[in-house]
Amino acid sequence: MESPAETPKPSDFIREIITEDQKTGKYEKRVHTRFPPEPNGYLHLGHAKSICLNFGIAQEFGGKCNLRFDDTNPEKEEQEYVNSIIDSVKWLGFDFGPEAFYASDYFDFMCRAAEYLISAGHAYVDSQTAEEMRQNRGTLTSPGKDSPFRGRSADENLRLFLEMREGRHEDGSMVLRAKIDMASPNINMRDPALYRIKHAQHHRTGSSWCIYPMYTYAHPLEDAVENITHSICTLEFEDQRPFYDWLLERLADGGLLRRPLPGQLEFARLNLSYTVLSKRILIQLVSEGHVKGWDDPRMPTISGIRRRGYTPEALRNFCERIGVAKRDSMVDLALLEYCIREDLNRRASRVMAVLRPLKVVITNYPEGQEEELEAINNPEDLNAGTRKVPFSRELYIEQDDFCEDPPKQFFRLAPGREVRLRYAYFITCDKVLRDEKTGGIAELHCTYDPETRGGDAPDGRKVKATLHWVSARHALKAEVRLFDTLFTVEEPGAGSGDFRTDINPNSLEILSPCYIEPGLADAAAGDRYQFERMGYFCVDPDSAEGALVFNRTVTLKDTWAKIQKRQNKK
RNA sequence: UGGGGCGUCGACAAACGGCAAGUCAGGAGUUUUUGGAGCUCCCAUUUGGAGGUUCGAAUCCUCCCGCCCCAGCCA
Repeated sequence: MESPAETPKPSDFIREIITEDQKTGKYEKRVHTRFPPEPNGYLHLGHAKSICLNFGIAQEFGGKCNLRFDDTNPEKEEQEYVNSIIDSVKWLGFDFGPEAFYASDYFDFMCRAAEYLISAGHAYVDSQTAEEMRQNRGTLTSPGKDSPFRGRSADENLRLFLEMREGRHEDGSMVLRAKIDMASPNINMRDPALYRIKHAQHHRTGSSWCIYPMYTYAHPLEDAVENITHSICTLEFEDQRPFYDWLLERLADGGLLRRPLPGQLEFARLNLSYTVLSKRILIQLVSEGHVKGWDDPRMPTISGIRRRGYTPEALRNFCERIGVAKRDSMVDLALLEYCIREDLNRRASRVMAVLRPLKVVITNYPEGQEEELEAINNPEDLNAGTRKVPFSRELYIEQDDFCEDPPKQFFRLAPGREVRLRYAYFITCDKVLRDEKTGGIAELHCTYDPETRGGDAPDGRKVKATLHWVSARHALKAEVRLFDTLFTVEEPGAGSGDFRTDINPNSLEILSPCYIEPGLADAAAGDRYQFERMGYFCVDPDSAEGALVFNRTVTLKDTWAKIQKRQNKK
């Protein structure tokens, strides 16, 4: 049936490097990656890329991938974020073993390593203020100056570091720094800070510590302790790699670490048009109330996109399609939308729902009569079977499906015109009734052709359009939430420097009441459907008994909308 | 003006000195009881630019141009 030989292997420069390492036996044929989020926010699409990369590689090479919380800054981190991250990784479909890892579990070791560095003359306690340190760091083009405390003896440094740890000094009064080279052209090598004093409650270690390691110092150690082979991160850490290696080499020399040591590999982070993938800005979107929370369906967070109705499969497929490389790029939102349409087209049951209702009375259909018509659940998957949909004299159709004075390529319903009601009958519009007050279209009077039951005319006559509909008497009322991009421009904030100026004021439109076919009465939160001709929708957790709420995941491809756009331009 | 990266179709992205894959977007057609889906075809004589090496260059060399990152006791 399948031809496994045809399975294309995802390939990128990272996988190539790892394949080479496997050949040379650099890590004794082991592959061990990690996904190391800081629990200071929810995971977003950019993280999804990293998760798929790291866990994907582990799977492909028969290795492991650790989920590790980089919880070294207690002031920004919370348990809620830890929980949401675990939830998102699992939902995406990856297995990180029996438990997650935490940088905070290594604090003791990190501290011992620091003491070793001090005694070996590779680190010192600096009592300069932050401002002084900044001044003495030099600039991009000029070297820095040695700290006046750089020459302290190992004994004094050890004593001071111990005091820092014991809480004898105030926040900011001193830091532990690596002793490397204040004149290095790489600013990251100008004696980077290793430990700072923070009298803060940590979400896991409580008040056991008042000094916390810096990322720069902690991260290589975390990798080494977990026996990571390939430490994959984003481009902005590239300059940090010399320090990563410097640190690990020294600790291996000192016998605190075993070789082979992990190595850092960098790839370009994901950028997506019309969206923002910066934790800082996502936090602001939430805290400033531009959205309703981290899982607002407009958010590019994993929890948001999940609530929106995206599937893990679609997301993983997206991550595979965008590839992995070193060049800065901006992925077209259309690709993400393509991925979810592709997936949902295969699996979502079709159903009829009228979002902006227009009443239609079939004048020649007997009052009080009703019947059930058979509808296909999924033309892409005939195993999904069929269902019965009730039909009666009064129906709703979509307002957009009728036009009193139709433009050139409009072939939906219009006065005197015949169209098909899907799975039902051909109807012809005879009369347009207006609202006395507003003058707007209130109702349509149509006649049906009983010979066309099911949607085919025995005389072979054709219609140019098929409309979805719902029986007024049987319909379920529901609320439907339509989403547009959160931003109006491809690159939010690029022009003004402030993302706020590009926020789309119309990113959410709530429609109510909408009319849904009655079979959906028992739909549960998370259920996904295609509303025929309208798009893919999923049941929002805000739904209550008898009060369904749907989120529009994505529209269907809309050729008519494209034609209209073109017509308007002319 | 220091250091580190990166420039291949509108957007991603392959090609690893042998004659520019694929995908999305866009276009044309076909089909259709979703203007959906499917199917077919079109869409880089050319790889940021200029030189050079070579029988042969997106791939190697030189110079130039452009973009991104680094001066947190953030990660």
